[in-house]
Amino acid sequence: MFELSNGNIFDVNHPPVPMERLIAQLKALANPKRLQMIHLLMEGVHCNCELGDALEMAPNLISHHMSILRDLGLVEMERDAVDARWVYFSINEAALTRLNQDFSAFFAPERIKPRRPTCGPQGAVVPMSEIAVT
Amino acid sequence: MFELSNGNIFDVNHPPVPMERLIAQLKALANPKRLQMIHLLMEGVHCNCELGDALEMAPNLISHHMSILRDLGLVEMERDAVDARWVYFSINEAALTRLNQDFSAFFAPERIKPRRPTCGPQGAVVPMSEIAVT
DNA sequence: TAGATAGTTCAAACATTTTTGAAGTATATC
DNA sequence: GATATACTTCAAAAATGTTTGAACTATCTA
Repeated sequence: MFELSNGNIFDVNHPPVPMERLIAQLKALANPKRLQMIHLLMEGVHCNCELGDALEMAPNLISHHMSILRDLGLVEMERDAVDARWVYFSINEAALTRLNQDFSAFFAPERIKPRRPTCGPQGAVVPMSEIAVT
Repeated sequence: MFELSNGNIFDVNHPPVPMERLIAQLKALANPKRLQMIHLLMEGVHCNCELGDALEMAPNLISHHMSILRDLGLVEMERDAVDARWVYFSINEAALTRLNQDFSAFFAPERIKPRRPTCGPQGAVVPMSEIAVT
């Protein structure tokens, strides 16, 4: 166990964040359309049709991508109180904050440990750039 | 144009980070095996065979995933100076830092703007939880 | 109550990624 | 010089993800 400069506890063999949750989050984000949707929702609440207009996508596709982001908890859905056919999508700030925490806990540069090749001839290592190009 | 509480400049319609770069990074990270590889490299330098042993993967698969992370700039490769058949992989700290910057610039909770449904009957909005379940 | 509206669900088509297995490269050892 | 080692490259198979198009639900309006 180690204590990092940022105060996090770090255990060798165990990542600082549950892998499953991080993977689920990254997979949901690793899509251009969903990233654009998130960008739009950061700007303010949008209904299905607004997102579809902005991104030139059919309403069923919007629904599909929103359900992926909703499963993640990152997006929330509300119905219009006057006309319940309309739904409004928005970002869940708490989920977004946790996403940022998970990401930076795993990818924190402070976690990088000094070189330690435990395999091979253990010889001195020379950067690729110093090797002649054939 | 806006200035956010964190000092970043933010322009409506334009994300705070190039979308292509962010997508490329997220796609490369959204894979359980590559995430585990990154985790191992955070712990220290590893050669191809060490990664293969740890993750129970064939060497050609390690090569393949490493090339994806190398294309991203996130992983660097060196050859052993004594026996050049061995290669060592490590994390590029500068790239990791930029990754963190890109991520938090895009997903910063401060970017969330107040609700503004520009579509639909503009009626009062009621949370899903208050709607009777059928 | 009939028709329109806003959105969701489903299954199949399509596209992209990942894995597999074989062949190839470069270096080192016998 | 022949063989072994450490790794890479390639092409095809398998697995996943995305889009399409049609059918469906719920709500509102005339």
